[in-house]
Amino acid sequence: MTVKRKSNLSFYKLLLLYGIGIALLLLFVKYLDYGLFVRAVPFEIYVGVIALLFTILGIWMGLKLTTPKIKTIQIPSKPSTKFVLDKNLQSAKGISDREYEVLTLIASGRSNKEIADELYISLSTVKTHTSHLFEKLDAKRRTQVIQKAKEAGLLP
Amino acid sequence: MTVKRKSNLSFYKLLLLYGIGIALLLLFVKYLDYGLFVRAVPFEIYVGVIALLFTILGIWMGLKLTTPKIKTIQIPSKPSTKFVLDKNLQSAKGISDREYEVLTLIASGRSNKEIADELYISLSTVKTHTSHLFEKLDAKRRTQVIQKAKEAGLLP
DNA sequence: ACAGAAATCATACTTTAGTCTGACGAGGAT
DNA sequence: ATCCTCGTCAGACTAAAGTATGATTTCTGT
Repeated sequence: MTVKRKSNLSFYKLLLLYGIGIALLLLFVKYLDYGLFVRAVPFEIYVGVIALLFTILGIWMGLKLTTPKIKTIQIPSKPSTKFVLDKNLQSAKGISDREYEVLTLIASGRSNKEIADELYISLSTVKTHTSHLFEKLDAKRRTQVIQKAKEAGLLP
Repeated sequence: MTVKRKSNLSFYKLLLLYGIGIALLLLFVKYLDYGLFVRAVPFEIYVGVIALLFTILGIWMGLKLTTPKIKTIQIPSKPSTKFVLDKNLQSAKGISDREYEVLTLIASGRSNKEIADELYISLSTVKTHTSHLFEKLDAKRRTQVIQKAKEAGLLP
């Protein structure tokens, strides 16, 4: 969630311009005051025009000050889709449940020792499982087994 | 890319309110007109107050109309989009180009020897690069470096 | 009951992977 | 000119990973 606020004109510059604008307008009004315009037009319309004018000015200022304020909210599209293993794929490769369990742990970056501790089995058992995985997925290294498993759709 | 514009008040409702506001103001002015206020205060100040008032109103309207403009951008994460490396991410981690090259090859399942042959560099150089990668990505194994790199968006 | 698959473990061994230290040249930045 | 990063390499060592073989148990299906 990022909020960018890039204003071409600084706030104080705008204020200054606004002040000058009002001054000019007052001068203009003063000028009209000595003409025939003011009296020829109903007072209400006069006020209405000024109001409208400054409302527009206000809107413009408001936009100038805040338009580039855009909230960009990143909505993750795919990560929401939780990966579910296709059991058919698994059995097609002849991978057992326990082996698949080890596979996921390998892909998570764990060492054989860590996997052993996590599954409450011995290091040699983990090695056996990984060896079987290498055969079944035709890999020579654990990094390669990760690659191949993903290609085969066995891992997200 | 969707742009939602959720405004508590609809545009037309606002216009209506604005009209009513102006009408009330004119009535008020008319009322003052028959009092002593108008003549007691210089005309310029009178105009100025109205201008200021409506400028503020305008700003308020401008904000009301545009503040809730929220861009919800669906960032395509994994699927169709071809992965392109964000150089900023890379340099943020302090990973050099050569190191990143090695990183991709590690993720592809290659051994250090294979990487060395592919890049025409020695095995020790590859080991040096991988060691640096481990530091920079806070990993202890090549499998973990793959994981972390993907989490960081450095790899597809 | 028995074959076979799955899961477990061990031991011994080879091969990678990873660490540490130190070194050197090229090129960019100050 | 000199500092620093990058890329390169080497040697020696430790730690994992992977291989090979064999063994035990449990569960399933016939």
